[in-house]
Amino acid sequence: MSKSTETMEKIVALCRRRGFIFGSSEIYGGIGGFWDYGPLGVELKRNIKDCWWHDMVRNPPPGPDGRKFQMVGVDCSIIMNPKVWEASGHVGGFADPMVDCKECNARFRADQVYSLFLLKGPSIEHLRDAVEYNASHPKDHLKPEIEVFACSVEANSVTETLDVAGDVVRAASKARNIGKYKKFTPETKLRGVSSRSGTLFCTTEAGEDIQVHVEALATDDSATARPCPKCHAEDSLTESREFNLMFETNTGALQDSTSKVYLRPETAQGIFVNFKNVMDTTRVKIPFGIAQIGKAFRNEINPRNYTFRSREFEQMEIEFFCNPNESKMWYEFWRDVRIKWYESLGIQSDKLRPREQGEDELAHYSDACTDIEYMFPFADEPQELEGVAHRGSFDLMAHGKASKGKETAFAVLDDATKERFVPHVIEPSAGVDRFTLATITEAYSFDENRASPEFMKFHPRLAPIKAGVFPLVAKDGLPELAEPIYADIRKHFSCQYDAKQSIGKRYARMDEAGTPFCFTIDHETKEQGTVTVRNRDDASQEKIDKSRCLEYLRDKLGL
RNA sequence: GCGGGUGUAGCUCAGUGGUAGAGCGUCACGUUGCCAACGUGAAUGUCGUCGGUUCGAAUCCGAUCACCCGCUCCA
Repeated sequence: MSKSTETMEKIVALCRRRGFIFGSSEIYGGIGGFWDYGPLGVELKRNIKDCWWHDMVRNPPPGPDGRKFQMVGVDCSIIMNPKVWEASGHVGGFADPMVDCKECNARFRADQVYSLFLLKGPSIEHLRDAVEYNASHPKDHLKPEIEVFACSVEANSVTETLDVAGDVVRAASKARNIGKYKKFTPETKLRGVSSRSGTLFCTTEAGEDIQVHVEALATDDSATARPCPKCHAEDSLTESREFNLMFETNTGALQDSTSKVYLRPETAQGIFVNFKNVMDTTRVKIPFGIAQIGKAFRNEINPRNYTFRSREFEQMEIEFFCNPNESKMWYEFWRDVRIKWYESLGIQSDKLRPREQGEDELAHYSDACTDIEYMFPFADEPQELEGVAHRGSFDLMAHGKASKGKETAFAVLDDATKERFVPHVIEPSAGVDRFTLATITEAYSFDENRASPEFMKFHPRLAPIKAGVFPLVAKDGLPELAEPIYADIRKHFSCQYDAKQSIGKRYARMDEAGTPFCFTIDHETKEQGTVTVRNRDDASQEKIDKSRCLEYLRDKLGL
């Protein structure tokens, strides 16, 4: 077993032992992809959400130009009119048809095996012929087969497929003489294909990166013989099956096709759908942001890695609306703000990585996206904590068109420039559960020289319990001295009183809960009015006056 | 969905056909008093589930379920 797996197992064990996280429905054998937070976990998660709301919504940092901007919140319903998900592209795009190979058991997303489908008619040679034919007859219509991207069984490499695909497109562009294809020359390099959006990513002769949309990209089951991309067995692929990643349910007592609704797969759409409501009822002006924290649901095919990929999870999302001229600036602003936020809560910067997504992995709505990734112990590569996406005006235009009949329905007027535009949107979308897991793995510390070798070094703002209050012994009047101190602190901070067992065990328990400070009321409290403060991180002790406990905590926690 | 692994107390695990166990943790009482102290005692189990073989099954066989790991997938 690898060291990182071992660490992860210790973390999972501690989380269960101390009541951070339980598997959902455990007594019935559990249910994959769902998790429950216990008494300590819920405090931790609540602190994370409170910090985010405080730091992003109520006290957002100054903008890139020093300008202040407004942030407001909403809390939208999880179930919305299903048209929302049609307009947003989730109904079409979120349901991925999958095919399995009956020979080698490999599974592929149907629209991602485009390059290795054998379609009716053309082989590579046919296509090459067609390319030549069309090249020599530029005014003629294309041969029908050239409308289709394909490769034959002989084309075993993606490179070869792309070569031919490139030829096809170049020929097509020449034949059609369409302006936007003019940049294609024999030297054009095809770097990748996004079958989802039907986009080709190319580098031109001049080294310029361009995108071309292709309408006739064949991605369906029209093949007569479809070799498996992996083992090349013929006719081994199953019919494509829908793996709808959205949870479906029904409204109303009667269930029929008209009652079908979805559990939201992201909180963002609630914000877009309420954009006009917020504009009309709140005195916000572009640029401004709308924030929401809430649950979202995705039928992940294979939930793994503890709570990292759950089917029910919580998001903290901002949709920041700005002038398209300034969207790049705000995109970079939010990306940097969000990274700093994680660092401010104790995530080591060398475990954080901003990763700019490649063109071919961008979602259908996204112009640019930076994943903020964290190096979890369970993976070799950093994993996504948050995506900061430049969504352009995609969502507002899509909802404008679908709900009001025109894409510019949600355009706004800039008072200064008298310019009308549909705002661009920057979306920092963070996973609450993923960050909770990151804080847990980050906090987990092991030092065999300590009396309590395992301890959780939570950032003080996130610690589920801020302080312990212990009478050294449960007699001699010490509990009577400790109780008022506890009563005082608990009014302001999450705090635990414990008079049971030895002081060492109590410290150790607090170490596993990640409590930063413990106040011990001892005999000197009686005689000199001092209490002993014990620090979680180095087990050091100091004496302070018993009246200063709350003040000490406020000071040390910075709260 | 495929392959591999694992299911016994809250946790870690022992138990290869004959009464269900240990350590840790938890709780109580006592002793003690500044880093998981000590003593005594207690609670906690459909041995994942169902079926079969057997006089007798945690143990052998079959099936099934769940979880973990790998593959696949993750808009």
